[in-house]
Amino acid sequence: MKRPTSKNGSPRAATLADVGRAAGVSAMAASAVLNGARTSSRIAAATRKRILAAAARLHYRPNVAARALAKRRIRTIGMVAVTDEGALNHYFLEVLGGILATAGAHDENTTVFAIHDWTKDAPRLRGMCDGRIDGLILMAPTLTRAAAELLPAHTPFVALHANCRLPNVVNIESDEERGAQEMTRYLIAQGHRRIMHVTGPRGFIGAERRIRGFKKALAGAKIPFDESLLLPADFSTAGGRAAMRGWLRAHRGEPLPTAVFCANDGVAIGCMEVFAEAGLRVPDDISIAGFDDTLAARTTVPALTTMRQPLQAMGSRAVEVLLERIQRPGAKPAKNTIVFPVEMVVRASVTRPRTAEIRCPRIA
Amino acid sequence: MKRPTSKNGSPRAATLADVGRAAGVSAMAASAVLNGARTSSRIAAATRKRILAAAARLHYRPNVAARALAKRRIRTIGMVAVTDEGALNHYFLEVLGGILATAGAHDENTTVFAIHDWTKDAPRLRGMCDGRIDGLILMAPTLTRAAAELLPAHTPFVALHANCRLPNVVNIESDEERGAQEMTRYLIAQGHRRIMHVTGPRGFIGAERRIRGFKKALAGAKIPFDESLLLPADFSTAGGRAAMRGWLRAHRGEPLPTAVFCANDGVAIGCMEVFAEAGLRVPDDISIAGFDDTLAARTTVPALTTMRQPLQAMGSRAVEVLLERIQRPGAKPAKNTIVFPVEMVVRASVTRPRTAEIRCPRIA
DNA sequence: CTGAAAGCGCTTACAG
DNA sequence: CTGAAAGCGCTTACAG
Repeated sequence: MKRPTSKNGSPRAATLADVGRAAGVSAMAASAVLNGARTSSRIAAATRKRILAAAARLHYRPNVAARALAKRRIRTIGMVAVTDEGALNHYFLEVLGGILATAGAHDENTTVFAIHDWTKDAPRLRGMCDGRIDGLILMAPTLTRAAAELLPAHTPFVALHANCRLPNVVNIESDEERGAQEMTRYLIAQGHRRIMHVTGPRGFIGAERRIRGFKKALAGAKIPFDESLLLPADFSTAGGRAAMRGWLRAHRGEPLPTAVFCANDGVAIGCMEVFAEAGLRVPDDISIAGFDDTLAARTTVPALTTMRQPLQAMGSRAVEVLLERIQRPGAKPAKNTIVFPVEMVVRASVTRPRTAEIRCPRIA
Repeated sequence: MKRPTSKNGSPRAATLADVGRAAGVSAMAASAVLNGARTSSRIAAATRKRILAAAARLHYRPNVAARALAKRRIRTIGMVAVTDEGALNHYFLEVLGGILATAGAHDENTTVFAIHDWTKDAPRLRGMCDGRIDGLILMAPTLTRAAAELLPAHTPFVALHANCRLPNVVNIESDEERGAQEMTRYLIAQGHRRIMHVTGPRGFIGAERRIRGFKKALAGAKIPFDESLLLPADFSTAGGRAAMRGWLRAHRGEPLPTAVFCANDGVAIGCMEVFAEAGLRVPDDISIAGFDDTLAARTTVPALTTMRQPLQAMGSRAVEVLLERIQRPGAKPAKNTIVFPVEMVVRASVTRPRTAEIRCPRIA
């Protein structure tokens, strides 16, 4: 059997024409049997068999580009995420895991676009919609509404944790306020009263929701809100580390909080690093809680008590909603916002506070 | 200005024909100006300007599927990785980071294929080479040579940490044996003599290389090799946890190793969890070292001393080699194996051993 | 019910 | 140097 080669002699994938030739029929007949859904029934059984055999022999696979061009559908979804110089994070890892699994189950490909900055790279989004994908998932976009207006109308979008309502983009999020409230209540129930909250970037919708939940829980327990125990950071480990280090330095000798609730697991890890450096033991000297339940929370020692967002399920849902929108272009989505419940995950980083007060240690 | 729509009325991306029409020229002329490299110089400046203006107005972008079909190149590379029920790991995260950054720099797309099992899913690999990608990166494949023979000849492949020589696949790896040897030497230099090595899956090339390096270092220091201090695990956190738990149970009351060298960071984390449960403090009671320097090593408390493999750089290199192979199909690669150096990363999980011997504690 | 033609949106080899 | 045609590998609407 001779394998197909292109003019320059390098091997080439078999085409419908190759299969037809090998089976002694037209390329169309081969198409009907191999790729066509209903038409295939009208080919004579013997011919059908010959075609199938030839296809198997030649390892025929329909060319994706050709099929995409003809069907105006490439069976590929895209996801866009910010990467910091090639460094991806745990949030990305969880969401991508869900996306890949569900896309694969629907026999859809996934392509990942890395951008540096939502604002600066917003114009690039349009360029991604040039036939290489059928729809796009935006991961934690901080696009302005104005930038979102420029998204092309011929491609459907779904966002996860969008930072503001985006026109014509379905948003998937979780009940972050309730999660923060519940976590704070848990800390209070353990006996903590002097509780710090290390926040996400102020103004970000996810950060503000957690702050609201935190304050509500304090109010519910009649614990006065102490502004100095609200410590702003970003959503990163480095940010958590820097913030906590700065705070301890500024408050040396003053009473340490007995518990720290962090805006996400990454921030919590940054804080844990600083505590370790300072000789503070978690949870014996200080309790700490995260948010998200990423792989990071499971691989920390001690393992992190955290509020789980079902990130894999959310990524998975993003794919499903996107596929629905791809199937019915132009149709209004059933819901513009889909909210997932959060769930408390008790691990080892929170315990009851010591009776004796601890003071902020000296930091190198 | 009217936006293009398809027959069913839904919005459609602008085509070369749309641009030509808007500018009063043929689609070919538009192509020459917008996408052609050399031909564009021959179009009159005024026409050129009209075409450019029309393209901008219509937000024209060349359709990827059409271009791919015509050029037999889709400017997309694929990467294949095993996922466990949607759960990706730190190794994947690092490598993908490098791949995305470098692919992006070359203006190439990246699509990620998740498989469950190299052996069972080997036949699927061929199906991925159906025009949707120009080349494929295999992440830590445990393919047999026989399965690799079935890889299609029309697509170039690059592997990272392949578990055996794959015909016609360039392999990228690191000097794992030397890394293991160096790490073990470091532990010895700190004063450790009773050193355990928690291995990867026996028979895997990466696991065996580490074992060889470990043994060489012991021999070099005239420390007799103790078979009972070789503890097999897989490359996962759960595997490390189970293995260490089992070992401690089986050796209760016997002397604890003073240092543990783990086959990767994930395994080290599993061991750290078990030590924490058992009331053993790292590094005071027991030192521990990992391998890889993934994000996990940086987010452990105490931070993990580990042997760095430059995983991002390796992913990045995989892309470069793959692109070279795509550019010159059929050409023999310059090297079949590319070996990266490893690098010691000293953090906080290793210290000098205590003078008093510690015995294996009771495990719940 | 079947087969041959037109078309998806590009690029490129080839006449003029 | 330029323009119109053929072709990439499929699918589908449409004659017979």
